[in-house]
Amino acid sequence: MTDKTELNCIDCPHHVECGGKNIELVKRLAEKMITEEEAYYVAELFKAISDLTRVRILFCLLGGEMCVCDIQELVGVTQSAVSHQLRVLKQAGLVKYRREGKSLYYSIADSHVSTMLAIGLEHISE
Amino acid sequence: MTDKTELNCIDCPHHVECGGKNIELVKRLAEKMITEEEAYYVAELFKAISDLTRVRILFCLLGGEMCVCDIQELVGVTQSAVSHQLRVLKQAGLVKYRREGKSLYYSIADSHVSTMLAIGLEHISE
DNA sequence: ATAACACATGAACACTTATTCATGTGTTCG
DNA sequence: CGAACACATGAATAAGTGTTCATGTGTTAT
Repeated sequence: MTDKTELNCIDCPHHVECGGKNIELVKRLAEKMITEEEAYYVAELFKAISDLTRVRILFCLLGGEMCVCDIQELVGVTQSAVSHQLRVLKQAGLVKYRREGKSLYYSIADSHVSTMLAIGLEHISE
Repeated sequence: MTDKTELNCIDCPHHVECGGKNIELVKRLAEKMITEEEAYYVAELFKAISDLTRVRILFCLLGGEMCVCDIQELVGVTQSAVSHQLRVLKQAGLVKYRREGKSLYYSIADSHVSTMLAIGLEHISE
């Protein structure tokens, strides 16, 4: 029995049909493939940066911490919308905040975020 | 007229109410704020990595180029679903492909993608 | 204590999106 | 040419998402 026939099971006959060049690669990767759970969390992370309003909020905060009403003014949406989106960003670990009096000052959570935004901006301008 | 009163227009009285500490910052940022168009494209880029299936596809391809049926097997979804998602990834400039006979071999488009995935994975494991 | 302010949150709606099913397209082989 | 294969694509449906509106919560000032 060769490796080919091992993988050429009922469920995946195509690997012999198409030459099966990648069988070894597929076997190797199948073992150290990212887990469903990890993939889920990565997807959730990027999902948090996948909305126009949230991207604009994040780029605001790259300039420094600011309160909700400042973000509201810079982004130009309602206070409620900003709050809802800040919640998403907070849950994704992209922003943090501190209270000062009546205001909450939001800021970028860590350097990962800045880096990802920078790479994203770089990627689209090619 | 001070800068404060300039910004303390009918539309944004809150800047005086809450102390207006950030008025200078907001003014500066308002000028070099990311454009709506740029933000939109950045959002679209990350949106392409914001789905569980697409994330798994991308991590597959980190191991090297492979054909659709290999991806199908590793990710464990239908061929149609893989094709649809590959289309999204292609349009976002995250993957490319070459034809070899009947098969199409997909691969990561550039190093930006690998970097973003690496940072993403790093971010969620904290 | 009461009012005003800064912000959060729940519900509802319009809109988007991922999968499935069926079918179409391009390629190779006999 | 025609059949089989590898993959793409259009339509439909179910599930998810962002905004708005109304209201709730926590803080400060009078």
